[in-house]
Amino acid sequence: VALRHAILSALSRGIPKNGYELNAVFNDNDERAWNASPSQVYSELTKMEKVGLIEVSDRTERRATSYAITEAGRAEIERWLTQDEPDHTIRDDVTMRLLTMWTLDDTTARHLIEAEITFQRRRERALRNKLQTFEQLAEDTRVWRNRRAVHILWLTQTTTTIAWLEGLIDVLENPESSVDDTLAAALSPHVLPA
Amino acid sequence: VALRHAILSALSRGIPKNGYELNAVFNDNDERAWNASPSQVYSELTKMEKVGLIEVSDRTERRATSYAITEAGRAEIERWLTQDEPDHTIRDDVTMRLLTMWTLDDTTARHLIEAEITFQRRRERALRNKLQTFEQLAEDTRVWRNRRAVHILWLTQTTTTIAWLEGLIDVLENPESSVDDTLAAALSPHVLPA
DNA sequence: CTTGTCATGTAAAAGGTTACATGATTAG
DNA sequence: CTAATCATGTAACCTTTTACATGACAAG
Repeated sequence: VALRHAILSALSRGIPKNGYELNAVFNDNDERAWNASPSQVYSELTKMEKVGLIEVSDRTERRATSYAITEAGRAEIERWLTQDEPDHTIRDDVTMRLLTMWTLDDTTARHLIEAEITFQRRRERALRNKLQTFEQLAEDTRVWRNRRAVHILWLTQTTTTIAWLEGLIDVLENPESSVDDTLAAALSPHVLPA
Repeated sequence: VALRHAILSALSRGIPKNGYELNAVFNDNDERAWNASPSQVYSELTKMEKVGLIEVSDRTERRATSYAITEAGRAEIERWLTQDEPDHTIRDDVTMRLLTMWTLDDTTARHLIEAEITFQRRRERALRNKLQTFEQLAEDTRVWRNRRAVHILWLTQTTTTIAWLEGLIDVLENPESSVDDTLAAALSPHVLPA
């Protein structure tokens, strides 16, 4: 059970959400926690209601069905976080591409890196925007302090990745230079040597 | 098709590998590119041989079946990297947990963070070791420069994550303080403000 | 001679994607 | 009135995990 916990997490703030709203979260590529397709979300919501982890809170507005987390749902979150071992496995298409790029010629590789820089810059802007909107919300501080902290991590990781990608272009352009030195120089405005 | 590209990537250096060796890569939680279970690897290898992306290179030693990448396999790598859009979706159990932690009391949350710090420190050591072994290998430089660069990214991300997790403990301990300032202080030895 | 590592697989179930279909509401 | 957005679902297919089974070889 996996998307299940992502949905419980999204509802854990207590604000009911419908399938469409949840899909907006799970199809957002800047959200670095979980992705899912719409059909999966709708069918998982139905199953979760059946077993009592969530309940229909509001069907009035339009025809949207909003769900709220139940006590059983909150108990399941706690069980998940405290009893289950964290799953550290990752499947990251982008990283796999970066690892395999040396099979291409320099020009093609460079194009791919530049496209990725463009994507990461867009993500960087999106994360900064989200952090700003958090400032305007005066909900339960506990929730928001936590969300804010995670977004700061995401932003830091993104900024570092951009610097690294720029360094990678330098590495390509200087085939004789030391990879370590070139990347250290590119990362230095962001990361000091450990 | 996804594991398929991870296998092609692993074989792209030209060194044949058997299922067991590939599984060692795909079950290594420090490898931040792709994970897969043994049974999936074996069945995917059979399928890939059938369509000619890989070929049996050596069945002699013990009864292990080693596979090598074919020309068609190399062509598929190039098609994948240049024609397919990168998939930026992520499913990360650990990040989801970090996002949901505020639902727990501070003591429990702290335990979870500390367990994660332990894990990340182990990964940090493992990555440093791998980088050292790279130095002793004098294979095709193009391959190793690329691998080295990716491992430097992984190491940087891991170091930053550890600093952030330590900052997160400070955030828990000082509920009145600014999340931004506390995390900036924790990250400052590693990351300068953008 | 037995425990651990190497090595491969099968079968069933769970998780996830894609293509398609449908219709209500809102903005221009 | 027409296009975009909101909103939900079904069916077929693909991907991945889990549980189980098997046996060779090496080291103590």
